[in-house]
Amino acid sequence: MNEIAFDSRECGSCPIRHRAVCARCEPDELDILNNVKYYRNYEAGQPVLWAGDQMEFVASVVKGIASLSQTMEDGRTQMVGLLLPSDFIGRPGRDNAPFDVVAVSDLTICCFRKRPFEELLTTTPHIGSRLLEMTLDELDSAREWMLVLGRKTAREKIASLLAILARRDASLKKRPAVNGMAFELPLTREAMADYLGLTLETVSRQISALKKAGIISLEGKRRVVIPELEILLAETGDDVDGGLIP
Amino acid sequence: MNEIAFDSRECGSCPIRHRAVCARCEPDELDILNNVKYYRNYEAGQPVLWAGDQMEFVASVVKGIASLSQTMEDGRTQMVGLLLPSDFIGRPGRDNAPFDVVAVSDLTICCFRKRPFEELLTTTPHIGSRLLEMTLDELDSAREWMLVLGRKTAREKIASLLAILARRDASLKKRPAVNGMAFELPLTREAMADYLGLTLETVSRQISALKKAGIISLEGKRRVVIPELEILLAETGDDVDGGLIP
DNA sequence: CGCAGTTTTGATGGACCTCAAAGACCGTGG
DNA sequence: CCACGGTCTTTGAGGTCCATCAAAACTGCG
Repeated sequence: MNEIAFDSRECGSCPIRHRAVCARCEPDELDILNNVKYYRNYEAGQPVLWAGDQMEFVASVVKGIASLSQTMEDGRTQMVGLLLPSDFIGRPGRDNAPFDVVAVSDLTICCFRKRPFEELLTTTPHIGSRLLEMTLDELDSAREWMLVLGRKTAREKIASLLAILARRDASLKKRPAVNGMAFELPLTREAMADYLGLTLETVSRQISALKKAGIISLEGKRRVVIPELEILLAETGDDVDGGLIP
Repeated sequence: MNEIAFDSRECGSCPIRHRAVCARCEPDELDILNNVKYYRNYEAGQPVLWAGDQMEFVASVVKGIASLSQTMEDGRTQMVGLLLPSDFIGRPGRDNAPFDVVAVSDLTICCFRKRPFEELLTTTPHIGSRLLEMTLDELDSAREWMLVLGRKTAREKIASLLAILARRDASLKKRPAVNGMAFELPLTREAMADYLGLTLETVSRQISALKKAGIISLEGKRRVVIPELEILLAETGDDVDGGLIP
Protein backbone atom coordinates (compact mmCIF):
# COMPACT_ATOMS: atom_id res chain seq x y z
CA MET A 1 0.00 0.00 0.00
CA ASN A 2 1.37 3.43 -0.78
CA GLU A 3 0.86 5.96 1.98
CA ILE A 4 1.24 9.17 0.09
CA ALA A 5 -1.78 10.33 -1.85
CA PHE A 6 -3.82 12.22 0.74
CA ASP A 7 -1.17 12.99 3.30
CA SER A 8 -1.05 16.70 2.94
CA ARG A 9 -4.77 17.25 2.71
CA GLU A 10 -6.29 19.90 4.88
CA CYS A 11 -9.57 18.98 6.63
CA GLY A 12 -11.11 22.09 5.17
CA SER A 13 -10.84 20.71 1.65
CA CYS A 14 -11.78 17.12 2.56
CA PRO A 15 -14.47 15.68 0.27
CA ILE A 16 -16.29 13.98 3.15
CA ARG A 17 -15.99 16.87 5.54
CA HIS A 18 -19.75 17.52 5.62
CA ARG A 19 -20.86 13.93 6.21
CA ALA A 20 -18.18 12.18 8.23
CA VAL A 21 -17.80 11.79 11.96
CA CYS A 22 -16.10 15.19 12.08
CA ALA A 23 -18.98 16.96 10.33
CA ARG A 24 -20.02 19.04 13.32
CA CYS A 25 -16.58 19.93 14.62
CA GLU A 26 -15.61 23.52 15.32
CA PRO A 27 -12.29 24.74 13.90
CA ASP A 28 -10.46 24.19 17.18
CA GLU A 29 -11.79 20.65 17.49
CA LEU A 30 -10.71 20.02 13.92
CA ASP A 31 -7.22 21.12 14.82
CA ILE A 32 -7.05 18.44 17.47
CA LEU A 33 -8.22 15.79 15.02
CA ASN A 34 -5.68 17.03 12.53
CA ASN A 35 -2.90 16.21 14.95
CA VAL A 36 -3.86 12.56 15.36
CA LYS A 37 -5.00 11.80 11.85
CA TYR A 38 -3.16 10.03 9.05
CA TYR A 39 -4.16 8.52 5.73
CA ARG A 40 -3.86 4.97 4.48
CA ASN A 41 -4.34 3.61 0.99
CA TYR A 42 -5.26 0.10 -0.07
CA GLU A 43 -5.55 -1.53 -3.44
CA ALA A 44 -8.71 -3.33 -4.50
CA GLY A 45 -8.82 -6.73 -2.82
CA GLN A 46 -6.46 -5.93 0.03
CA PRO A 47 -7.58 -6.62 3.60
CA VAL A 48 -7.81 -3.69 6.00
CA LEU A 49 -8.62 -5.70 9.13
CA TRP A 50 -9.37 -9.31 9.98
CA ALA A 51 -12.03 -10.17 12.54
CA GLY A 52 -10.32 -10.44 15.91
CA ASP A 53 -7.45 -8.11 15.02
CA GLN A 54 -6.36 -5.49 17.44
CA MET A 55 -7.51 -2.12 16.16
CA GLU A 56 -5.08 0.64 16.91
CA PHE A 57 -7.15 3.14 14.96
CA VAL A 58 -10.64 4.14 13.96
CA ALA A 59 -11.15 5.68 10.53
CA SER A 60 -13.40 7.32 7.97
CA VAL A 61 -13.64 6.12 4.39
CA VAL A 62 -12.49 9.01 2.21
CA LYS A 63 -12.50 7.42 -1.22
CA GLY A 64 -13.44 4.01 -2.61
CA ILE A 65 -15.46 1.18 -1.11
CA ALA A 66 -14.77 -1.31 1.65
CA SER A 67 -16.78 -4.31 2.73
CA LEU A 68 -17.57 -5.60 6.19
CA SER A 69 -18.02 -9.36 6.20
CA GLN A 70 -18.17 -12.57 8.16
CA THR A 71 -16.97 -16.00 7.08
CA MET A 72 -17.91 -19.41 8.49
CA GLU A 73 -15.41 -22.24 8.84
CA ASP A 74 -16.68 -23.97 5.72
CA GLY A 75 -16.22 -20.83 3.66
CA ARG A 76 -19.74 -19.48 3.47
CA THR A 77 -19.42 -15.71 3.74
CA GLN A 78 -21.91 -12.93 4.28
CA MET A 79 -21.21 -9.28 3.71
CA VAL A 80 -22.79 -7.29 6.53
CA GLY A 81 -22.04 -3.79 5.37
CA LEU A 82 -20.80 -1.73 2.47
CA LEU A 83 -18.60 1.12 3.63
CA LEU A 84 -18.79 4.11 1.31
CA PRO A 85 -17.10 7.51 1.51
CA SER A 86 -17.82 9.20 4.87
CA ASP A 87 -18.70 5.89 6.58
CA PHE A 88 -16.94 5.08 9.82
CA ILE A 89 -14.71 2.08 10.55
CA GLY A 90 -14.11 0.74 14.03
CA ARG A 91 -15.72 1.25 17.36
CA PRO A 92 -14.53 3.18 20.35
CA GLY A 93 -14.59 1.11 23.51
CA ARG A 94 -13.69 -2.18 21.86
CA ASP A 95 -10.20 -3.35 21.08
CA ASN A 96 -10.63 -5.99 18.41
CA ALA A 97 -12.45 -5.91 15.10
CA PRO A 98 -15.73 -7.84 15.09
CA PHE A 99 -15.72 -8.36 11.29
CA ASP A 100 -13.37 -8.54 8.35
CA VAL A 101 -12.83 -5.26 6.52
CA VAL A 102 -11.66 -5.54 2.91
CA ALA A 103 -11.00 -2.92 0.25
CA VAL A 104 -13.46 -3.66 -2.57
CA SER A 105 -12.09 -0.95 -4.83
CA ASP A 106 -8.97 1.16 -4.37
CA LEU A 107 -9.47 2.74 -1.00
CA THR A 108 -8.31 5.72 1.02
CA ILE A 109 -9.16 6.03 4.69
CA CYS A 110 -8.50 8.75 7.22
CA CYS A 111 -7.31 7.16 10.46
CA PHE A 112 -7.29 8.45 14.02
CA ARG A 113 -5.26 6.75 16.70
CA LYS A 114 -7.77 5.05 18.90
CA ARG A 115 -6.86 6.33 22.37
CA PRO A 116 -6.73 10.01 21.45
CA PHE A 117 -9.99 9.60 19.56
CA GLU A 118 -11.67 8.03 22.57
CA GLU A 119 -10.53 10.92 24.70
CA LEU A 120 -11.92 13.38 22.21
CA LEU A 121 -15.24 11.56 22.48
CA THR A 122 -15.44 12.44 26.16
CA THR A 123 -14.24 16.01 25.75
CA THR A 124 -15.85 17.25 22.53
CA PRO A 125 -19.59 16.58 22.35
CA HIS A 126 -19.80 17.30 18.64
CA ILE A 127 -17.97 14.12 17.73
CA GLY A 128 -19.95 11.89 20.04
CA SER A 129 -23.29 13.21 18.90
CA ARG A 130 -22.39 12.85 15.23
CA LEU A 131 -21.10 9.33 15.81
CA LEU A 132 -24.32 8.41 17.61
CA GLU A 133 -26.35 9.73 14.73
CA MET A 134 -24.28 7.83 12.17
CA THR A 135 -24.50 4.64 14.20
CA LEU A 136 -28.27 4.92 14.48
CA ASP A 137 -28.45 5.37 10.70
CA GLU A 138 -26.25 2.33 10.17
CA LEU A 139 -28.48 0.32 12.47
CA ASP A 140 -31.56 1.28 10.49
CA SER A 141 -29.81 0.30 7.25
CA ALA A 142 -28.72 -3.03 8.68
CA ARG A 143 -32.28 -3.74 9.75
CA GLU A 144 -33.65 -2.82 6.36
CA TRP A 145 -31.15 -5.20 4.83
CA MET A 146 -32.40 -7.99 7.08
CA LEU A 147 -35.72 -7.87 5.22
CA VAL A 148 -33.85 -8.25 1.95
CA LEU A 149 -31.88 -11.25 3.23
CA GLY A 150 -34.73 -12.98 5.01
CA ARG A 151 -37.72 -12.49 2.79
CA LYS A 152 -36.94 -11.32 -0.72
CA THR A 153 -36.59 -13.43 -3.86
CA ALA A 154 -33.34 -13.48 -5.82
CA ARG A 155 -34.75 -11.08 -8.38
CA GLU A 156 -35.96 -8.67 -5.71
CA LYS A 157 -32.58 -8.85 -3.99
CA ILE A 158 -30.73 -7.84 -7.14
CA ALA A 159 -33.17 -5.03 -7.84
CA SER A 160 -32.81 -3.82 -4.24
CA LEU A 161 -29.04 -3.72 -4.47
CA LEU A 162 -29.09 -1.84 -7.77
CA ALA A 163 -31.62 0.61 -6.36
CA ILE A 164 -29.41 1.29 -3.35
CA LEU A 165 -26.30 1.79 -5.47
CA ALA A 166 -28.21 4.07 -7.82
CA ARG A 167 -29.46 6.19 -4.95
CA ARG A 168 -26.05 6.43 -3.30
CA ASP A 169 -24.39 7.31 -6.57
CA ALA A 170 -26.94 10.04 -7.17
CA SER A 171 -26.50 11.43 -3.68
CA LEU A 172 -22.71 11.36 -3.99
CA LYS A 173 -22.90 13.34 -7.24
CA LYS A 174 -25.53 15.61 -5.69
CA ARG A 175 -28.01 15.18 -8.46
CA PRO A 176 -31.34 13.42 -8.20
CA ALA A 177 -31.81 9.85 -9.42
CA VAL A 178 -33.56 10.14 -12.79
CA ASN A 179 -34.64 7.96 -15.69
CA GLY A 180 -31.72 7.07 -17.94
CA MET A 181 -29.17 7.48 -15.17
CA ALA A 182 -26.04 5.33 -15.21
CA PHE A 183 -23.53 4.35 -12.56
CA GLU A 184 -20.50 2.18 -12.00
CA LEU A 185 -21.11 -1.24 -10.51
CA PRO A 186 -18.11 -1.54 -8.22
CA LEU A 187 -18.76 -5.14 -7.15
CA THR A 188 -17.93 -8.49 -8.74
CA ARG A 189 -20.69 -11.08 -9.08
CA GLU A 190 -19.18 -12.88 -6.13
CA ALA A 191 -19.21 -9.78 -3.92
CA MET A 192 -22.82 -9.13 -4.89
CA ALA A 193 -23.67 -12.74 -4.05
CA ASP A 194 -22.00 -12.38 -0.65
CA TYR A 195 -23.96 -9.24 0.03
CA LEU A 196 -27.27 -10.73 -1.07
CA GLY A 197 -26.99 -14.21 0.41
CA LEU A 198 -27.00 -15.87 -3.02
CA THR A 199 -24.54 -17.75 -5.22
CA LEU A 200 -22.70 -15.92 -7.94
CA GLU A 201 -24.43 -18.03 -10.59
CA THR A 202 -27.84 -16.93 -9.37
CA VAL A 203 -26.71 -13.31 -9.38
CA SER A 204 -25.53 -13.66 -12.94
CA ARG A 205 -28.75 -15.31 -14.06
CA GLN A 206 -30.94 -12.68 -12.44
CA ILE A 207 -28.94 -9.83 -13.92
CA SER A 208 -29.32 -11.45 -17.34
CA ALA A 209 -33.04 -11.73 -16.71
CA LEU A 210 -33.36 -8.05 -15.76
CA LYS A 211 -31.39 -7.17 -18.88
CA LYS A 212 -33.61 -9.33 -21.07
CA ALA A 213 -36.67 -7.68 -19.53
CA GLY A 214 -35.29 -4.25 -20.43
CA ILE A 215 -35.24 -3.12 -16.80
CA ILE A 216 -31.51 -2.43 -16.89
CA SER A 217 -28.80 -2.44 -19.53
CA LEU A 218 -25.06 -2.72 -19.26
CA GLU A 219 -22.41 -0.56 -20.89
CA GLY A 220 -19.32 -2.68 -20.88
CA LYS A 221 -19.19 -4.90 -17.85
CA ARG A 222 -19.13 -2.34 -15.08
CA ARG A 223 -21.63 0.35 -15.97
CA VAL A 224 -25.36 0.01 -15.35
CA VAL A 225 -28.00 2.08 -17.13
CA ILE A 226 -31.48 2.37 -15.70
CA PRO A 227 -33.95 3.49 -18.39
CA GLU A 228 -36.92 3.80 -16.02
CA LEU A 229 -36.25 4.07 -12.31
CA GLU A 230 -39.85 3.39 -11.35
CA ILE A 231 -39.78 0.04 -13.08
CA LEU A 232 -36.62 -1.01 -11.28
CA LEU A 233 -38.10 0.07 -7.96
CA ALA A 234 -41.22 -1.96 -8.66
CA GLU A 235 -38.98 -5.03 -8.94
CA THR A 236 -37.60 -4.54 -5.43
CA GLY A 237 -40.92 -5.53 -3.84
CA ASP A 238 -40.80 -2.42 -1.64
CA ASP A 239 -43.50 0.10 -1.12
CA VAL A 240 -42.83 2.66 -3.83
CA ASP A 241 -43.17 5.63 -1.49
CA GLY A 242 -41.88 3.74 1.50
CA GLY A 243 -39.46 5.01 4.05
CA LEU A 244 -35.95 5.74 2.75
CA ILE A 245 -34.55 9.19 2.77
CA PRO A 246 -32.49 9.67 -0.39
CA MET B 1 -53.64 -1.57 28.46
CA ASN B 2 -53.48 -0.93 32.17
CA GLU B 3 -51.08 1.79 33.18
CA ILE B 4 -50.65 0.99 36.81
CA ALA B 5 -48.19 -1.76 37.68
CA PHE B 6 -44.85 0.05 37.76
CA ASP B 7 -45.98 3.61 38.29
CA SER B 8 -44.56 4.11 41.71
CA ARG B 9 -41.26 2.41 41.13
CA GLU B 10 -38.13 4.21 42.20
CA CYS B 11 -35.22 4.12 39.76
CA GLY B 12 -33.03 2.81 42.55
CA SER B 13 -34.97 -0.44 42.69
CA CYS B 14 -35.43 -0.79 38.94
CA PRO B 15 -34.47 -4.26 37.66
CA ILE B 16 -32.76 -2.88 34.56
CA ARG B 17 -31.02 -0.05 36.33
CA HIS B 18 -27.54 -1.45 35.69
CA ARG B 19 -27.94 -2.18 31.97
CA ALA B 20 -30.36 0.37 30.53
CA VAL B 21 -29.67 3.73 28.95
CA CYS B 22 -29.62 5.29 32.42
CA ALA B 23 -26.96 2.88 33.71
CA ARG B 24 -24.25 5.51 34.12
CA CYS B 25 -26.36 8.30 35.49
CA GLU B 26 -25.42 10.09 38.70
CA PRO B 27 -28.15 10.53 41.34
CA ASP B 28 -28.89 14.10 40.21
CA GLU B 29 -29.21 13.03 36.59
CA LEU B 30 -31.51 10.23 37.65
CA ASP B 31 -33.71 12.80 39.40
CA ILE B 32 -34.18 14.61 36.13
CA LEU B 33 -35.09 11.41 34.32
CA ASN B 34 -37.49 10.57 37.11
CA ASN B 35 -39.43 13.72 36.37
CA VAL B 36 -40.06 12.92 32.74
CA LYS B 37 -40.55 9.18 33.00
CA TYR B 38 -43.76 7.16 33.03
CA TYR B 39 -44.58 3.48 32.60
CA ARG B 40 -46.73 1.77 30.02
CA ASN B 41 -48.01 -1.78 29.96
CA TYR B 42 -49.08 -3.84 26.97
CA GLU B 43 -50.60 -7.28 26.70
CA ALA B 44 -49.04 -9.94 24.52
CA GLY B 45 -49.85 -9.24 20.88
CA GLN B 46 -50.61 -5.55 21.29
CA PRO B 47 -48.87 -3.05 19.03
CA VAL B 48 -46.65 -0.44 20.65
CA LEU B 49 -45.86 1.53 17.50
CA TRP B 50 -46.53 1.19 13.79
CA ALA B 51 -43.85 2.09 11.28
CA GLY B 52 -44.33 5.73 10.32
CA ASP B 53 -46.05 6.68 13.58
CA GLN B 54 -45.10 9.84 15.35
CA MET B 55 -43.07 8.92 18.40
CA GLU B 56 -43.69 11.22 21.30
CA PHE B 57 -41.48 9.14 23.54
CA VAL B 58 -38.41 6.95 23.72
CA ALA B 59 -38.37 4.06 26.17
CA SER B 60 -36.57 1.19 27.84
CA VAL B 61 -38.01 -2.32 28.03
CA VAL B 62 -38.41 -3.11 31.71
CA LYS B 63 -40.16 -6.46 31.58
CA GLY B 64 -41.27 -8.81 28.80
CA ILE B 65 -40.32 -8.95 25.15
CA ALA B 66 -41.13 -6.76 22.17
CA SER B 67 -40.37 -7.32 18.51
CA LEU B 68 -39.17 -4.91 15.87
CA SER B 69 -40.42 -5.89 12.44
CA GLN B 70 -41.07 -4.92 8.85
CA THR B 71 -43.91 -6.08 6.61
CA MET B 72 -44.13 -5.99 2.82
CA GLU B 73 -47.37 -5.19 0.99
CA ASP B 74 -48.02 -8.85 0.23
CA GLY B 75 -47.71 -9.81 3.87
CA ARG B 76 -44.19 -11.19 4.04
CA THR B 77 -42.74 -10.03 7.34
CA GLN B 78 -39.26 -10.02 8.79
CA MET B 79 -38.46 -9.45 12.42
CA VAL B 80 -35.39 -7.24 12.64
CA GLY B 81 -34.87 -7.18 16.36
CA LEU B 82 -35.93 -8.75 19.63
CA LEU B 83 -36.19 -6.18 22.39
CA LEU B 84 -35.49 -7.65 25.79
CA PRO B 85 -35.38 -6.03 29.24
CA SER B 86 -33.00 -3.03 29.25
CA ASP B 87 -33.14 -2.61 25.46
CA PHE B 88 -33.95 0.81 24.11
CA ILE B 89 -36.92 1.77 21.91
CA GLY B 90 -36.93 4.80 19.65
CA ARG B 91 -34.29 7.14 18.38
CA PRO B 92 -33.53 10.69 19.35
CA GLY B 93 -33.39 12.98 16.36
CA ARG B 94 -36.07 11.24 14.35
CA ASP B 95 -39.79 11.82 14.68
CA ASN B 96 -41.39 8.73 13.23
CA ALA B 97 -40.85 5.05 13.92
CA PRO B 98 -38.90 3.21 11.23
CA PHE B 99 -40.32 -0.22 12.15
CA ASP B 100 -43.31 -1.82 13.81
CA VAL B 101 -42.92 -2.50 17.52
CA VAL B 102 -45.18 -5.21 18.95
CA ALA B 103 -45.44 -6.71 22.43
CA VAL B 104 -44.56 -10.38 22.05
CA SER B 105 -45.25 -11.19 25.68
CA ASP B 106 -46.84 -9.01 28.32
CA LEU B 107 -44.69 -5.93 28.33
CA THR B 108 -43.74 -3.03 30.57
CA ILE B 109 -41.73 -0.12 29.22
CA CYS B 110 -40.33 2.96 30.91
CA CYS B 111 -41.00 5.97 28.70
CA PHE B 112 -39.36 9.37 28.54
CA ARG B 113 -40.97 12.22 26.68
CA LYS B 114 -38.88 12.72 23.60
CA ARG B 115 -38.05 16.43 23.75
CA PRO B 116 -36.86 16.44 27.35
CA PHE B 117 -34.86 13.30 26.67
CA GLU B 118 -33.16 14.89 23.68
CA GLU B 119 -32.23 17.86 25.79
CA LEU B 120 -30.76 15.58 28.42
CA LEU B 121 -28.64 14.01 25.71
CA THR B 122 -26.94 17.33 25.08
CA THR B 123 -26.56 18.24 28.74
CA THR B 124 -25.66 14.98 30.49
CA PRO B 125 -22.86 13.06 28.79
CA HIS B 126 -23.53 9.85 30.72
CA ILE B 127 -26.74 9.19 28.84
CA GLY B 128 -25.27 9.90 25.42
CA SER B 129 -22.24 7.74 25.95
CA ARG B 130 -24.30 4.83 27.25
CA LEU B 131 -26.74 5.16 24.35
CA LEU B 132 -23.85 5.16 21.87
CA GLU B 133 -22.46 2.02 23.45
CA MET B 134 -25.84 0.27 23.36
CA THR B 135 -26.40 1.30 19.76
CA LEU B 136 -22.99 -0.04 18.71
CA ASP B 137 -23.82 -3.33 20.43
CA GLU B 138 -27.17 -3.48 18.65
CA LEU B 139 -25.43 -2.85 15.35
CA ASP B 140 -23.03 -5.72 15.96
CA SER B 141 -25.94 -8.01 16.84
CA ALA B 142 -27.86 -6.98 13.74
CA ARG B 143 -24.83 -7.76 11.61
CA GLU B 144 -24.32 -11.11 13.24
CA TRP B 145 -27.94 -11.88 12.50
CA MET B 146 -27.39 -11.04 8.84
CA LEU B 147 -25.10 -14.07 8.60
CA VAL B 148 -27.87 -16.22 10.04
CA LEU B 149 -30.43 -14.89 7.56
CA GLY B 150 -28.21 -14.93 4.51
CA ARG B 151 -26.15 -18.07 4.84
CA LYS B 152 -27.40 -20.55 7.39
CA THR B 153 -29.60 -23.60 6.80
CA ALA B 154 -32.98 -23.94 8.50
CA ARG B 155 -31.54 -26.26 11.10
CA GLU B 156 -28.63 -23.92 11.85
CA LYS B 157 -31.04 -21.01 12.10
CA ILE B 158 -33.15 -22.75 14.74
CA ALA B 159 -30.08 -23.80 16.69
CA SER B 160 -28.74 -20.24 16.53
CA LEU B 161 -31.98 -18.80 17.87
CA LEU B 162 -32.13 -21.30 20.72
CA ALA B 163 -28.49 -20.61 21.57
CA ILE B 164 -29.14 -16.89 21.73
CA LEU B 165 -32.20 -17.29 23.91
CA ALA B 166 -30.32 -19.68 26.18
CA ARG B 167 -27.44 -17.24 26.59
CA ARG B 168 -29.72 -14.28 27.25
CA ASP B 169 -31.74 -16.24 29.74
CA ALA B 170 -28.59 -17.27 31.56
CA SER B 171 -27.26 -13.72 31.62
CA LEU B 172 -30.60 -12.38 32.87
CA LYS B 173 -30.60 -14.88 35.73
CA LYS B 174 -26.91 -14.19 36.33
CA ARG B 175 -25.87 -17.78 36.20
CA PRO B 176 -23.74 -19.38 33.51
CA ALA B 177 -25.27 -21.42 30.71
CA VAL B 178 -24.72 -25.04 31.65
CA ASN B 179 -25.65 -28.51 30.49
CA GLY B 180 -29.19 -29.39 31.48
CA MET B 181 -30.30 -25.76 31.60
CA ALA B 182 -33.89 -24.92 30.71
CA PHE B 183 -35.63 -21.72 29.67
CA GLU B 184 -38.96 -20.40 28.50
CA LEU B 185 -39.47 -20.11 24.76
CA PRO B 186 -41.44 -16.89 24.59
CA LEU B 187 -42.14 -17.00 20.84
CA THR B 188 -44.79 -18.73 18.77
CA ARG B 189 -43.68 -20.79 15.77
CA GLU B 190 -44.80 -17.97 13.55
CA ALA B 191 -42.75 -15.37 15.44
CA MET B 192 -39.72 -17.64 15.25
CA ALA B 193 -40.30 -18.04 11.51
CA ASP B 194 -40.51 -14.27 11.08
CA TYR B 195 -37.27 -13.85 12.97
CA LEU B 196 -35.46 -16.56 11.04
CA GLY B 197 -36.74 -15.88 7.54
CA LEU B 198 -38.52 -19.26 7.35
CA THR B 199 -42.08 -20.55 7.30
CA LEU B 200 -43.71 -21.74 10.48
CA GLU B 201 -43.95 -25.27 9.06
CA THR B 202 -40.21 -25.42 8.52
CA VAL B 203 -39.63 -24.14 12.05
CA SER B 204 -41.88 -26.84 13.44
CA ARG B 205 -40.20 -29.56 11.41
CA GLN B 206 -36.71 -28.52 12.42
CA ILE B 207 -37.62 -28.33 16.09
CA SER B 208 -39.07 -31.82 15.82
CA ALA B 209 -35.86 -32.95 14.18
CA LEU B 210 -33.69 -31.46 16.94
CA LYS B 211 -35.95 -33.13 19.49
CA LYS B 212 -35.68 -36.48 17.72
CA ALA B 213 -31.91 -36.12 17.63
CA GLY B 214 -31.87 -35.57 21.39
CA ILE B 215 -30.29 -32.13 21.04
CA ILE B 216 -33.17 -30.44 22.84
CA SER B 217 -36.26 -31.58 24.66
CA LEU B 218 -39.49 -29.76 25.47
CA GLU B 219 -41.29 -29.58 28.82
CA GLY B 220 -44.83 -28.69 27.93
CA LYS B 221 -44.98 -26.45 24.90
CA ARG B 222 -43.03 -23.47 26.10
CA ARG B 223 -40.04 -24.75 28.02
CA VAL B 224 -36.84 -25.91 26.33
CA VAL B 225 -34.27 -28.16 27.98
CA ILE B 226 -30.75 -28.36 26.62
CA PRO B 227 -28.99 -31.54 27.82
CA GLU B 228 -25.63 -30.67 26.28
CA LEU B 229 -24.93 -27.10 25.34
CA GLU B 230 -21.88 -27.96 23.25
CA ILE B 231 -23.92 -30.17 20.99
CA LEU B 232 -26.50 -27.45 20.39
CA LEU B 233 -23.74 -24.96 19.65
CA ALA B 234 -22.21 -27.36 17.15
CA GLU B 235 -25.52 -27.28 15.28
CA THR B 236 -25.38 -23.51 14.84
CA GLY B 237 -22.53 -23.76 12.34
CA ASP B 238 -20.58 -21.13 14.28
CA ASP B 239 -17.03 -21.32 15.45
CA VAL B 240 -17.33 -22.85 18.91
CA ASP B 241 -15.01 -20.34 20.55
CA GLY B 242 -15.98 -17.51 18.22
CA GLY B 243 -16.52 -13.96 19.24
CA LEU B 244 -19.60 -13.40 21.41
CA ILE B 245 -19.26 -12.00 24.87
CA PRO B 246 -21.83 -13.74 27.10
C1' DC C 1 -68.16 -30.57 24.78
C1' DG C 2 -67.00 -27.59 21.04
C1' DC C 3 -64.51 -23.99 19.12
C1' DA C 4 -60.44 -20.98 17.92
C1' DG C 5 -55.69 -20.71 17.86
C1' DT C 6 -51.50 -23.13 17.54
C1' DT C 7 -48.65 -26.92 16.23
C1' DT C 8 -47.55 -31.09 13.80
C1' DT C 9 -47.28 -33.94 9.86
C1' DG C 10 -47.71 -35.19 4.93
C1' DA C 11 -47.37 -34.55 -0.20
C1' DT C 12 -45.87 -31.83 -3.91
C1' DG C 13 -43.53 -28.36 -6.47
C1' DG C 14 -40.39 -24.72 -7.35
C1' DA C 15 -36.58 -21.49 -6.42
C1' DC C 16 -32.17 -21.63 -5.79
C1' DC C 17 -27.76 -24.32 -5.17
C1' DT C 18 -24.22 -27.37 -7.02
C1' DC C 19 -21.34 -29.05 -10.43
C1' DA C 20 -19.56 -28.37 -14.92
C1' DA C 21 -17.93 -26.20 -19.01
C1' DA C 22 -17.69 -22.66 -22.26
C1' DG C 23 -17.21 -17.74 -23.20
C1' DA C 24 -15.68 -12.82 -22.41
C1' DC C 25 -12.25 -9.68 -20.86
C1' DC C 26 -7.53 -8.08 -19.93
C1' DG C 27 -2.80 -7.77 -19.33
C1' DT C 28 1.67 -10.08 -20.56
C1' DG C 29 5.06 -11.55 -23.51
C1' DG C 30 6.64 -13.79 -27.62
C1' DC D 1 0.08 -8.61 -33.99
C1' DC D 2 -1.76 -12.65 -31.92
C1' DA D 3 -1.15 -16.33 -28.62
C1' DC D 4 -1.50 -17.29 -23.82
C1' DG D 5 -3.02 -17.58 -19.16
C1' DG D 6 -5.73 -15.73 -15.39
C1' DT D 7 -9.87 -13.88 -13.69
C1' DC D 8 -14.51 -13.01 -14.08
C1' DT D 9 -18.97 -14.06 -16.21
C1' DT D 10 -22.42 -16.64 -18.57
C1' DT D 11 -25.06 -20.68 -19.54
C1' DG D 12 -26.61 -25.46 -18.90
C1' DA D 13 -28.29 -29.74 -16.45
C1' DG D 14 -29.62 -31.87 -12.38
C1' DG D 15 -30.54 -32.13 -7.47
C1' DT D 16 -31.99 -30.40 -2.90
C1' DC D 17 -33.84 -27.66 0.57
C1' DC D 18 -37.48 -25.22 1.80
C1' DA D 19 -42.16 -23.11 0.55
C1' DT D 20 -46.75 -24.12 -0.39
C1' DC D 21 -51.05 -26.33 0.15
C1' DA D 22 -53.72 -29.32 2.93
C1' DA D 23 -55.40 -31.72 6.81
C1' DA D 24 -55.07 -33.71 11.24
C1' DA D 25 -53.69 -33.33 16.22
C1' DC D 26 -53.11 -30.75 20.16
C1' DT D 27 -54.02 -26.87 23.60
C1' DG D 28 -56.57 -23.93 26.28
C1' DC D 29 -60.99 -21.93 27.48
C1' DG D 30 -65.91 -20.64 27.76
